[in-house]
Amino acid sequence: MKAVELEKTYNPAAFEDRIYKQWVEDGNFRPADGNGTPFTVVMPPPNVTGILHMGHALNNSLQDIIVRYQRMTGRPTLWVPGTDHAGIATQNVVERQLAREGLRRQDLGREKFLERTWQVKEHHHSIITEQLRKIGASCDWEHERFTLDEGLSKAVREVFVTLYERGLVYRGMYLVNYCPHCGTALADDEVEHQEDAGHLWEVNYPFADGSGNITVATTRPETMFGDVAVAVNPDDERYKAIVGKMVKLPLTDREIPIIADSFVGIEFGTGMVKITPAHDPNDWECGKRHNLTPINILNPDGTLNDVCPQQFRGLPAEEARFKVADELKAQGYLKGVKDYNHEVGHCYRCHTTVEPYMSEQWFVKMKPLAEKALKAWRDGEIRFYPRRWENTYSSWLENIRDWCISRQLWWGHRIPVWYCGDCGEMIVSRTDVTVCPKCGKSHLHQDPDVLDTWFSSWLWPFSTLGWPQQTADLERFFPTSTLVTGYDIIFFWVSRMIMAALEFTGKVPFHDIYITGLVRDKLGRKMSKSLGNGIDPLTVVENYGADAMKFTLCYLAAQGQDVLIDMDSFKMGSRFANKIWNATRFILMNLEGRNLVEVKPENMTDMDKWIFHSMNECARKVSTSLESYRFNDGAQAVYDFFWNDFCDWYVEAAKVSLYSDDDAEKDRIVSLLLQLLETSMRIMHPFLSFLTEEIYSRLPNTEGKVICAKFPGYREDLVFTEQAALVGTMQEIVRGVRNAKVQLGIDAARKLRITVRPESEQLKSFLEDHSKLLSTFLNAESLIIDATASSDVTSAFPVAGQGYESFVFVRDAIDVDKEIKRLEDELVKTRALLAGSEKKLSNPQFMEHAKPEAIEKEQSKKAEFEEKIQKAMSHIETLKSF
RNA sequence: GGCCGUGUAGCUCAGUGGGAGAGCCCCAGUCUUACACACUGGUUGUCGUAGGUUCAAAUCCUACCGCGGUCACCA
Repeated sequence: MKAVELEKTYNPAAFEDRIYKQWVEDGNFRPADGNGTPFTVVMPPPNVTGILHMGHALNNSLQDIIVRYQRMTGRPTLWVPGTDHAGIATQNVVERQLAREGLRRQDLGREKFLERTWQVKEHHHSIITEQLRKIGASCDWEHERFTLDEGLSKAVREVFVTLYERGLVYRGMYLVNYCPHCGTALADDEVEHQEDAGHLWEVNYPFADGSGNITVATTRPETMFGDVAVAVNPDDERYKAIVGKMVKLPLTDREIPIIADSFVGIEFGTGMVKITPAHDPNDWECGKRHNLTPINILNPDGTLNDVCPQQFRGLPAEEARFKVADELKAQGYLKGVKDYNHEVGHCYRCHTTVEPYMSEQWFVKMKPLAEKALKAWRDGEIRFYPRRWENTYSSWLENIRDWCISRQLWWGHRIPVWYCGDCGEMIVSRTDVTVCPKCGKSHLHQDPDVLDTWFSSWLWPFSTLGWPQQTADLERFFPTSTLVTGYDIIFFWVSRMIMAALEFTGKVPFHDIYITGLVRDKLGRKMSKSLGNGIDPLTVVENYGADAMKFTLCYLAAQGQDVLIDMDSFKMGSRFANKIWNATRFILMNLEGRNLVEVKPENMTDMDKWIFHSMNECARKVSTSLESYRFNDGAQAVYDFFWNDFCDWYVEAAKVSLYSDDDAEKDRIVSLLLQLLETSMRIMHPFLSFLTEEIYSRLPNTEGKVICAKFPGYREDLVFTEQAALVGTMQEIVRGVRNAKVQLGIDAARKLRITVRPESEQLKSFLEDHSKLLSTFLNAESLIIDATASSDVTSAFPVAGQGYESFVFVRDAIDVDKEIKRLEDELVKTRALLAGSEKKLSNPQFMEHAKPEAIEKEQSKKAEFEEKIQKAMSHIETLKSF
């Protein structure tokens, strides 16, 4: 056979791009034909606001691993990629760009602004897709979608109109969360509460009849111009008498009533609350209960409007706060002020303080949708990994609130509602409307607002497959199989997808939900731009290769755990990839002049059987790990098998054959090595995709690509438990001798005479069969296997183990005193263990309750300790006689 | 404040009822004709604290402490 050499060093950059291109050209990411149960994953669409970070790399690496694994089991597999238009976020990016040019979006106008936003989208989209290619994502690009593309826009309109028809979408004037910076309403979930340092001002409101005053406490004095009442608790004895009286609102001419409402805490502050329905959610509810008309005091940009006194108009709320306080003080209304920390809502996109703001918005009535989603979960149709996220899911759904879906933005799905300028008719329509169906006139204007981004992404699992049309894809690939995503969007996205799918397709959108951890730095901090602790996935790929990145992330992705990494973490995967490369290189180097032969089980040594057994177990572990989303277990299984078993023992053992003069044996071992290598590549392909593909193409015993190859199933005929145990014992013997030599301070290179005394016939014949191998591993000058060898051989150092004893002839090269000391230390330890064991066995409770196996084990342990003590004592004697 | 998670070797973490593990780090030795991104051997632990259940607890239960997350309208 011709030798096919591998380049001397593992250099992923030399082949990763080429291989990816080839996969795409050959259509390897397309779902296979055939009628196996399809496996489908939809990629959580990254926002087109930026480029992929480490979190995306983790997420997509894990998806890639299960997708490749499932593809190799023969299921038609589809991984749908795509991107999200990310309304607020993308619009913010473009507005920031404009600001640098001294422009506002209004200067461009809606159309020009959108053109520009599309350019930004295209730019980021091309970077993102390039990144996904670089990391090796085996998604089907022919199925790529964008949340704002034509098909998905149709789906959005269909859903909006249908929900409207079902009475689940409504419009109304409500107090919503409003971000003055983004200029739009936000959903409740889009508000992040964080504690801010503020003040609690105590303000005197005089009675209208001049009979003194009351004191209210507030964190926001500037909203007083919107006050419509002052509330006290009806059970508050202090204030019972004044309920119904009028007070004069300072700095204004208005008078407002004192009302009683049980939401007021008697203990807090002064027990009196100013009621400002237009600017506080509690007050809004309170105002409704008491039929009070809200007074809005803010402009949409967060500045005080014309309702307020002249001097405060146009000031931002926060600035006005202190000005109002100053004025109150100047006029003698301010009783006191305290520092006070309290929770304040912030925009999740720009972190500006959110204002409760009264405006007309569109909402989705969520309760009916949530009930279906809860039922599907209770019926076991969906399952979270790890399970605990199900609590998060269910408690959110149980306490769900209506969803504000209109956004005062330009970038997004325009709300499909038109208003007639002549007759005032409102038309909700799946298609564009140009003529009013009521009055026949054409003075129509479409609602200027767009829909919340999540209103398109909640349809992702079915809209990407063609819904609302009943396409072949939808028929075949929906419901999808698994969703892989982060816990930060369980509410935003996961729950809503389940609700939408149930409402519109009657099915759950996916069955398994794997929730990944967050990627953090080694100090446990989130990676962020502001901290500058982020790691760019592309830099990792450049430094270590995509396989090293994927393998490392997988190895660290324990279910339910965050992944803490720094750049050096990826050395782990890199070293492993390098090891695989070099092992392959070694095997390929030994092909020159060899013939491949078929090695039947009867021609296999116990060593051969052991490695096949181990590989078989490895394949099984990978299968069970990946099917239960225990990614780290899978990665560890291939790492341990390939490095510890295959390289460290089997390939080392094979050298005995390779360096012999026996051509038949050489052919045999090379054939086995290639066979093992071929199967290993298939087992490892999901984790190290580029490397295994490259190696697969170089092996003389392969056809086609590993990406399309069959994942090795578990084979009963490769179970060799006895052989595995024998090899295990041999490894122990070897380690024992090596260890003894080091402890005795003997140079590893020094060859010594060694005798091994096996205690069973089976072990004896195994060792005899592998005596040359054992001798090599032991680096022995000579090796004798003798079942009758005795422990009192003068000048031999004994090493005992389960079922055997080794004697190392060390007299010439040891420090006797040091060794005696070591043995005596060991004696102390062993005696302690024996004492523990004896205590257990003499405990009647233990003897009565413990499982028979446990007792048996304890007894054999005790015997072992006793034997060990005997031996140690006799060794000490032996050494003392030297 | 509620709920959830977490606390195991110097670091990052596996392990979840029967003799404490991996990788990195560290120490000693080895450039042994695939790999120094390697090989060989070694050190390191009141398994957060205190109780409890059990013949047996890192593992199950309770409380507490630390850290993290998440939800919550207290002006």
